[in-house]
Formats: sequence, structure tokens, C-alpha cells
Amino acid sequence: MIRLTKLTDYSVVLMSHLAAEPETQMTASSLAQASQISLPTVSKILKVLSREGLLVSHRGAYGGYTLVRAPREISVAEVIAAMEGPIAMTECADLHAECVQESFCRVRGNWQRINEAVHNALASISLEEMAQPFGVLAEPAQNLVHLSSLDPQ
Amino acid sequence: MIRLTKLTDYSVVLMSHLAAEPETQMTASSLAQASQISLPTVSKILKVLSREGLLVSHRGAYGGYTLVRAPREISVAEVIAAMEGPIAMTECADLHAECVQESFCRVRGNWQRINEAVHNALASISLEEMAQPFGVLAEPAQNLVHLSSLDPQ
DNA sequence: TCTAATTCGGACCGGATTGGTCCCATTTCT
DNA sequence: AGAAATGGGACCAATCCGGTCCGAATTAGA
Repeated sequence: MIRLTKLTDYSVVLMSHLAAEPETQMTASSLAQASQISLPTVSKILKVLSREGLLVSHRGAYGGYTLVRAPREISVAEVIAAMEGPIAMTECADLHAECVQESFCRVRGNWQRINEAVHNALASISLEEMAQPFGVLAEPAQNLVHLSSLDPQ
Repeated sequence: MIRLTKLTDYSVVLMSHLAAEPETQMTASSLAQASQISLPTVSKILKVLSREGLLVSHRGAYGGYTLVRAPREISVAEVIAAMEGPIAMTECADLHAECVQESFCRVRGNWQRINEAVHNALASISLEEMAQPFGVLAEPAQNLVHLSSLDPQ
């Protein structure tokens, strides 16, 4: 199972909530209630997203969080990267791969290509799309195409 | 970081070694030496792959492992699935999702589409391709297209 | 100016998962 | 019979993860 951590999963959920009403500034507790995730956890996630520059935070009374850009301009890949660092499926594919003996590892270059493909898949999906309720993406053929037209590079 | 476990990473490396010479039956120790992975670990991985039906094992003296099918007929997705169970990026996207209150979780359906995209990306890459040395995949345009033509469904 | 609301930045903990090793039984070839 | 392999566990240390909590800093409004 290629798996994201739960925290990352939640982060996408939260960002999608924010994307549903981009104008509205939301507090950690309102988001917690809306998403049914415990407040401390929501808070922790929002801090990270804000530190990574995906959210704008407003302190003090009547503070809260807002998306830094329009939902259409933020990709799922960005959210994931903010939570977990650069997207890479294996250590090996991460920059400083130190395959003990590089000559032994013939797959390395190919892993990087796979990473690219996956990354592009995630980069092509915006928060705007994630915020749509269920059927919407599945119905019109255009959206199907949009999701799947992963042009490498 | 969307990450596979190290074990899974290794498994792809090992399968690629086997794919490089599909005719040759290889022992755990020869693969360990070739891949620079410790023998017990290699052994453990091969057991799993064999149990999951991707390798044929021959016990006894002069035994070893062989791919169950031609390298071209085995996808990276299969190898990963053998090691980690069904490919799913989030718990939520796994069959029996139990989002406490489904109405709250609008992203669920969309996660499943993302999973599909990723899965298709992995399913479109065969061991034959992984066994190629570095540049080979990067050069001919046909292969680029092949890697990226993720047709959902 | 005071107070309430809210974010910010850590520390902290228990439990699950992972990577890795080891052992012994079983099978098969010579 | 003996050597060479796989098969199937048990087992352990270390890391990671999810989650909670606390105090400090900041802001808006009365």
C-alpha cells in the first residue's frame, strides 16, 4: 500500500473545506467541527500548512486561516509536499540517493520516472476539484480527461 | 513524502534483477550479493513474493527462484501490491472507509480517483522496463508516452 | 487599557509499524 | 547420507505516528 500518513490525509480534507468557501476565514475549531477531526490535531496540521505557506493565518480574536491562493491554483501535490516534504516514493529516488554501490542498482533512474508520473498525477488535481462533491468529477467526460491527462513534464 | 516501505523498494530491485535474465534461476544468496542487500532480508522478501504468486521457487540443492511470467507481463503495481496489499493512498480510499460521518468527508470519492490514477501509473510499467539501464526509458518518445498514458479504467 | 479569542511553537507520550536477524523444519539434488 | 536451498515462524530494537497538552504571543473589541 502506497500510503500517506493520516495527518496528510486530514490536511487534504481540511484544505478542501477551506476551498469550498475561499472567501471565508475559518478558525481551527470551526474546521475541527466541520471535519470531525479533533481540535488539537486540526490545529497541528494548520500550523504546518501555514508555516509552509499554503495558508495565511490571522492571530488574535476573530482570527483564523485562509487559503493563500485561489483553490484552482493549489494542487494536491503541494499540500502533500507541505506535510511530508518532497514527494518521493523511495529513499533511493530522493536526491542524495546513496545506493551503496550504484552499479548494482539499475532501477534507480526508473524509480525517478515513476515518481514523476505520480507527482504529475497529483499536481494535476486542484483543491477546487477536491472540493467538489462526489459525483461531479465522475460524471462529465471532460473532468475524467482532465484528471487522467498526465503529461509528463 | 508518499512512501513505500524499504522492503517494497527492495522487492522491486530484486524482481528487476530477475527480470534482467528471466531464464536464469537465482538463489537468495546470489541475489543478495548482486543487490548488496543482506541475505536474511532478501530471503524474507523472496518468500513473500513467492507466496503471493509472483515467483516460482525450487527447493533443495541447486534450487532458487524464477519469475512466474515474462518480465513484460509483470507490472510494478503487482509487485507493490504483493508486498503491501492493495494499493491505496489513504485509509479512507480503502474499501470499507468508515469516515465517521460520511457527509462531512467530501473528498472521499475524489481520493479514489487519485488512487486510480496512481495505480494506473504503476500498472503501466513492466519489469522489463525496470530492468533496462538508466537512459533507455528516457530516450525514445514512445516510452515516455507509454509511461504517462494513464487512461482511467 | 483590559479582556477574551485565537494562533504559534514546542514538549511529550504510548503504541504501532518497520527493518532486520535468527532458528529449525522441509525439500531436493548429487 | 549429506549438502544446498527454500519455508515459516518467532523475535527484537528502533523509529515513526497520531494525538494531547501547555504556555507565550498577538489581535480585536469593549
